[in-house]
Amino acid sequence: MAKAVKTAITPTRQADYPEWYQQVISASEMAERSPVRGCMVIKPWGYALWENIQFQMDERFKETGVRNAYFPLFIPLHFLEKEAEHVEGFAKECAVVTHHRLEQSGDGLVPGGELTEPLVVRPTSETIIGDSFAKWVSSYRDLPLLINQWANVVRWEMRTRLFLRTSEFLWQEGHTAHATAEEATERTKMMLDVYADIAENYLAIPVIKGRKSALERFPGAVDTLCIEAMMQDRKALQAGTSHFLGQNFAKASNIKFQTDQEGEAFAWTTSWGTSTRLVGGLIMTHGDDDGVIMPPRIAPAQVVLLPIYRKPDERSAVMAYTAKLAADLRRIRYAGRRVTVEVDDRDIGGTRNWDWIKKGIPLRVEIGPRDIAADAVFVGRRDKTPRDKTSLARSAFLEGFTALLDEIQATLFQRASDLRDAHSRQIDDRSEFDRFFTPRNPDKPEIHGGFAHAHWCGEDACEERIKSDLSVTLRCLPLEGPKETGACICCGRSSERRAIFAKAY
RNA sequence: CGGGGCGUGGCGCAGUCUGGUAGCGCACCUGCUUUGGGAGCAGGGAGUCGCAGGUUCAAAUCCUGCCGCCCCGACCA
Repeated sequence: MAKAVKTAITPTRQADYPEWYQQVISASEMAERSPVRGCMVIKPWGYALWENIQFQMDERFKETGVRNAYFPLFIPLHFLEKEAEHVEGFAKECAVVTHHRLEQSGDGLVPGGELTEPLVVRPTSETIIGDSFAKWVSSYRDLPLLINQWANVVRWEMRTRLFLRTSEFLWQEGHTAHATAEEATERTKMMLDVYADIAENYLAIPVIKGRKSALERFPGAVDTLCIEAMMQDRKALQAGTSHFLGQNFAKASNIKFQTDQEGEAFAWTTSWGTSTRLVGGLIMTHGDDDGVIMPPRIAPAQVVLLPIYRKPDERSAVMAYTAKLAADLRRIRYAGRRVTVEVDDRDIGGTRNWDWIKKGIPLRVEIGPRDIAADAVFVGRRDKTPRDKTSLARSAFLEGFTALLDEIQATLFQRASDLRDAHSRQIDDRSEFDRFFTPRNPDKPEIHGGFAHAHWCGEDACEERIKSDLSVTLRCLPLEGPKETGACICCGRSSERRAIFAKAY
């Protein structure tokens, strides 16, 4: 029996996945709980990751003609009432502002100055943006209208988890208006493709593009497309959604225009969003028992330099060599930006090395007198084990730098894809389906299940039955799945295609 | 809203049953020694023990009330 390897994170993923997740966030200093229920403080290392996600997405959005704008945090209550399904979907989780002043009363402050109409803190902005769109659109020449906003939203959830579901979270919400249904549908798909591109090529998270069932659809939408990813505990995570809203919101907000045929018509709108939940997805897709693993193309920093010296006279030479290397690295461009280099010269021994492993930086480079003598650097890769380090000639390291990062990026994507494939199955038999989703130990469920590709007749009842029987939900109907006739996993009636079922976050 | 658990230095906890006025580990600060690795020794700073009442000579500890948080469930575009 091999000696148990000491891991930087306790417990391990295998021992207790949810607790591991919390510990990783804490150890990597990405975020922490705040004094406010369900809200988090995003720390610099976590925020830098979010900024990179923002940067990459924002570029893609703009390439498709979208422009950024900003709308109010507060939404008049009656705005939300305009779209029936929408109200029903969000009413339960709205934070509401009812007063505009605090007054001294006894020992403390109490709200005073009741508002004539309460304001809802936006849970999403369809209604308030719709109001502006109604003013901005009067002719077919004003269309399409392509707007995005980077903002925070509040949804008063019962149970929260850092990054995955917080009462307040950061996101982007795109809102577009079009003259035709075809064009709006096309935009819905286009933005889903942007999300899939960012998820796979930057976050190295393999995703399945699909369509939500009627039950899982966005309140008020005609059609909801999504990307679904599998985490290492084999649960599904919805990583982004893109909605075709038909004319529902245009009618609610009165977004009308004069057509080129001199007629009058309601616009066709879309909305699409991704949030800081992507950060949680990244952690759960790539993290290991030593902490986070940041994919190089989105990492807050690509490399950390760790100068090593004993005597004061060695220090100046090592620091000079380090500074020069840092400068050379910062001239390299990677994933559309300059390489970000961290230099950590804290004199705290090996702890320093482990700090960066836990943070998941792709490359750690040790620079000591011996390396300098050989004009070499000692390189550790985060996708390999902590002690697996290689000496590289300085010039070779610099020349091969981006290729090395690409290799790590590819490895991470491949690992995640392999895991997903290993736990995805076509299932046609209900008892096999049940076994797939039933843990051996019900008291302390082990990691089990995955993505079951099974036939579904299309009825709400079957979907609800499976949900109540097994806590398994219909994640999506894959867009790229082949047509294939079969029998519904629940009722046995005929089905034309497979859906993906999984336990989900 | 139901079931369970927990509030003690920055973090994690012991002490509570059997009242006697606060302790451990990590982190932090100082010094010395170490040094290609999550260092060792010595010294040090830091806590109205969730809040409010009550019992008592004496309350982190017993009693009452309140507040907050976590886990499970319900819920989750």
